[in-house]
Amino acid sequence: MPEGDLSPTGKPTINDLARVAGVSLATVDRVLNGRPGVRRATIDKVNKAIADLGYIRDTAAANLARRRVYRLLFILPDAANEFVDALITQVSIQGAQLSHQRTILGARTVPPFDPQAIVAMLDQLSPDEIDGVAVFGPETPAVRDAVTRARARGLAVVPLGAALPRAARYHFVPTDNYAAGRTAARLMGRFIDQPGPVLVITGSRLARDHLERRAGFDAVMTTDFPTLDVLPSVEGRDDPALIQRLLPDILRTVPNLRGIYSSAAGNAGLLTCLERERRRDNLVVIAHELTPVSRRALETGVFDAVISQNAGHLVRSAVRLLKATADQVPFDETQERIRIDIYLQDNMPPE
Amino acid sequence: MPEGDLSPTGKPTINDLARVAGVSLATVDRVLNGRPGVRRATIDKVNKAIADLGYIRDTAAANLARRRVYRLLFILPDAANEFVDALITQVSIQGAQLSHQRTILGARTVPPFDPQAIVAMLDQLSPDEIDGVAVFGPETPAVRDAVTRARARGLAVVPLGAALPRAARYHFVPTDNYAAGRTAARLMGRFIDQPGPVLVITGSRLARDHLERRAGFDAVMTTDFPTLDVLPSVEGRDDPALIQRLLPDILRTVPNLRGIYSSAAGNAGLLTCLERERRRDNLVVIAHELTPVSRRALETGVFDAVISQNAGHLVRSAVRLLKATADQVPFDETQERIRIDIYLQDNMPPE
DNA sequence: TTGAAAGCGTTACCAT
DNA sequence: ATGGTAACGCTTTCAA
Repeated sequence: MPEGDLSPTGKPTINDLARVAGVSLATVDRVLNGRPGVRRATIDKVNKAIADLGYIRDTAAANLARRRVYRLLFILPDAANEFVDALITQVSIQGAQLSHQRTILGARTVPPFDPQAIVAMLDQLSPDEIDGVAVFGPETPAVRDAVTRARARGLAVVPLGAALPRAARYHFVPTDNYAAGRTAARLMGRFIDQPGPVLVITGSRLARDHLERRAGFDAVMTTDFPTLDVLPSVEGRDDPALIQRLLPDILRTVPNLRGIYSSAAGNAGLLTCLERERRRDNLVVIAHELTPVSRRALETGVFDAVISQNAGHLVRSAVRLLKATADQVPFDETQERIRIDIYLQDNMPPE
Repeated sequence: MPEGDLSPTGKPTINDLARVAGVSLATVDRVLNGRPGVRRATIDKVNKAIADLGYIRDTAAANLARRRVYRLLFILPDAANEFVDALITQVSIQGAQLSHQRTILGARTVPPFDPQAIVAMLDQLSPDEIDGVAVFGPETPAVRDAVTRARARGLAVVPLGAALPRAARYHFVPTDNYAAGRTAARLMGRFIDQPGPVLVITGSRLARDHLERRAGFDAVMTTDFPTLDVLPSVEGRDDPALIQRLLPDILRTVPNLRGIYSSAAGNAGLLTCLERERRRDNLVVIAHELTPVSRRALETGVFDAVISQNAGHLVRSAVRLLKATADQVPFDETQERIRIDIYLQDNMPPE
């Protein structure tokens, strides 16, 4: 039961609030934006009107009046890594489109596997140059602290790819690496049809996301496919050349390898090596991230499945989260959940 | 090389256009919106200014001034079918959220498998009640014509779920049922480990999407898994009760069935039946759509995989397409492509 | 502590 | 055929 009449549009506006509360537009605005200089009693009157009318701010109009521009920054590792490449590409593509929607996207790279560089980068960011930052990188206490400091300074920060803490009240773009590892294991176990050893190639044995994937992989393997024997991880450091160097020896040493789980980047090396060795006698290969390299491998049948997170979705998600956080408005959780995509040669998206 | 100075904001506005072209705001607006009553020469002047300055209209401001409200309608089959239920739920959830963004979502149902009902529905829609329609239903020439008529009347129309024509210049939310069928076959073939018969349950042998799925399924089976024998489709008419009635006989008749591909709806019947029969000796079951029923089946291991299209994504996509079409602006193709999702028990999204 | 009024980029009505 | 101007819903000086 509304107190007074509403504007013809249906939705109440600040004009309705002003009228109902018996104050001016400016005062309503002050209350709405928590600006100082309003008496307690007046604040209450306005808040009552807000509640009574069920007022909801029109963000588009507010942003227009405010001439608001969202300046968002992506901090990415300077790694020659297909996934990071895809992210950078997406940031630039989407940045071009978003520039017409009062949103400026930027990307800065830091040395990979170097938390201190991220800390330094974060610490030099000021809220009057940047509104929000998406950070893709390893989680360390130092990074976590830098994130906290940045937030305290008024920056919106969202960790990307779940390499950062997933404390409940933080906004972040989540990835469940444990589940990704489990998924890889399930496919591996079901695709392989005889007992034998399985190889896992990881990036760094210290990187949290890699550890999580491995843990998930092992859990399923142990429980559901006990006849398969998972070997200790080989560290490929996301480096195609290194992987290409290491692999031949392993293939020679392990006689009847049944499967390879490439849980990190550097798939080009793996692919080259497998193509050269022509070891496609039932060897099941499962890798991560849908990139030009892995697409080709899926097409030719060298890879059997690819577990992937969509870089485009990740970037869009981060942008929405950053904006929502900057505006202090809630967002749709379910939309921001990043799926664990499974690609076979038959369901790859075109292009 | 810009002709004159731009406004302080960076992006040119209609004020800049007016100044550069030497005309009034009103005239610029007329040209921009293709309204009559402007001399050829004047139009050209304005267009030149637009090109020179690289002007791009601020949709938010335009919508504000215009008090634009998008009234979008979803036409869905009145089928007791999990996927349609999910769509209806999504329309209502997203409708609630979008109501604060000048967007009204509605849904109307028509009898299932009844093209004529869709035609009737479409034909009675007027552009002064509705701006856009998303149609989920069978493709027939009559429907196609009704869509054409609706478009001619000025309505934005997007076919949902690719049951409608995918002519290149139409905007539509695409689904590749053929690829979905292939994907199901690939998983089926790799999951099954001994030769034998495979059953396909379809909805209607006439529905185009079901036919496409079956075609894709057969293609992969024939080529890559010749030791598996795909039986003729059983028509379940998306009806759990019917499926539950039909299945026991079949299971009895076909001695060592290796797999079941449930390519349509009505999974509840399949599940009940399988649970009752306890026929879980290596029977591989692959179904469509992630619903409460299929989630449970995945968790308990009765289903081995589910091929799904995300209803939330589908609805969001349709809304974006409808708005873009109504506004006659381009949209991001890649974002609107609906993936063929594969879910195993390990990578189901929470909830 | 409060209000009036101008302005954000665009549209739309009323003149001319 | 063209221009002036109020208005959309909100923010932001500047005065009072």
